[in-house]
Amino acid sequence: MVPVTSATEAHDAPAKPLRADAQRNYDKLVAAAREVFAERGAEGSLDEIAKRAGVGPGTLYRHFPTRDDLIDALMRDWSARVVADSEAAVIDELPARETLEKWFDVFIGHITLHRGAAAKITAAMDDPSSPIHGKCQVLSSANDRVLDYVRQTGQLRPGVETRDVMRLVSGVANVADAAGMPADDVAPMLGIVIDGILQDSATS
Amino acid sequence: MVPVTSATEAHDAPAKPLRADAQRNYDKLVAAAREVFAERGAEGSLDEIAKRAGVGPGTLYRHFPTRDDLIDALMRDWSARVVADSEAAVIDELPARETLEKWFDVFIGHITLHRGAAAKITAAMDDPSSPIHGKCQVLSSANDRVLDYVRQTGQLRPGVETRDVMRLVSGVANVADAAGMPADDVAPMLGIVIDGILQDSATS
DNA sequence: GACTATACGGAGACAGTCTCCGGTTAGCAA
DNA sequence: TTGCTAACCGGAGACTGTCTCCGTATAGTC
Repeated sequence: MVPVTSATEAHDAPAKPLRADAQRNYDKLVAAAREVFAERGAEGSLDEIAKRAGVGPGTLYRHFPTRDDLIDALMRDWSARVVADSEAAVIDELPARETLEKWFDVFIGHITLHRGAAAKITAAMDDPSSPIHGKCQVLSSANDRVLDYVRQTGQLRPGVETRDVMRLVSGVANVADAAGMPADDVAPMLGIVIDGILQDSATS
Repeated sequence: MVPVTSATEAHDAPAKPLRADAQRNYDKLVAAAREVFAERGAEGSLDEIAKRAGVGPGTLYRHFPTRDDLIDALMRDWSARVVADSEAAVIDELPARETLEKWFDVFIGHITLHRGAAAKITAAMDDPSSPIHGKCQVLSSANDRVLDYVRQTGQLRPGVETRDVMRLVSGVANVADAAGMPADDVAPMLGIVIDGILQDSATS
């Protein structure tokens, strides 16, 4: 397995250590947020999260000034998983189509960690001021990696930009998320995208 | 020009006539809503709309119980324009690719009448209880019409469902809207979708 | 001119976001 | 242990937006 590292995660390290009680509350808040977002979606009440964590609202807002800071926090090991999955997608050197099918599937899985997450993450892609923006860059790099593999097989349609593919698949994730679509409804949409990415001569 | 009619608009007629003052307020509210949504996006304050229309909140909520009812109201002639544009897209019998480029462009234009509208409309597609759902069906039929033309040219890739195309283009509209993308950034995404829809033999 | 169905509109309940600051406590040093 | 202080806590409450209830006003009619 190729070692997985990411420069964009560097900022995780130098954060100065919290006081013990602060760390405890931080962890409780992240756990509570995970619960509430899972139940109520990305627009779940922040005060509810504070209440469920057993702390005051002030404590929540000190740790996480914005909702996005909180979302960013509960994606702690998300980046590593994304990178690992992109590595896994290319390691077996499967046919281009199959590689893309698998990759897009995990791509969408990562982007829809709870209801409403796809919209949040998509919005952060073009907003460098968002705390989640770094995560988007990780996802973008991972996507580049997979598409580079496809390009290397010679089956990538000329003129296809990875950035556009990323946006396209994010768009699919958005509508799938918003409509609560089952995977069976998502696959044909991805099929069209894949047909648009690959040269027809390569389409088995 | 082929006559344009749509059964889904039928409910516009039998609405019993409002009292004069009620009709006045209705119109003022729709105008104010158009303003506020244009300025602040689909999440603009409803009380602000009432205030700007010079009426109380109660009046607003009596006419439009939900936000979607209000959005639906300010899309009064939207359906007719959508249908007309789909007719226009096929009437010249342009090459398939060109037809789709033009149609997707107006499709996205219609769906992004103000910031945040794309998400609202996309969500309404799979939600029959939404007041906007009827509008989505109009859009869907219009889209079918254009794709039927493309199919008839023999250049539609086998297995492509119009429903999936509709969702895909809506997804593009969503990310474009969320990120405030210029048209130049949207075109390449649509290019990929079109490549996915058309047979390569037909791609000039 | 009077009557009534219809409509108005604002007070206020409710929910969510976010801040301020008096009180508490962890960690450390003596 | 004790005492000190920087760091942290948490809840009262200001603020914003949603939505309802109901006493008041008026358009349309006879």
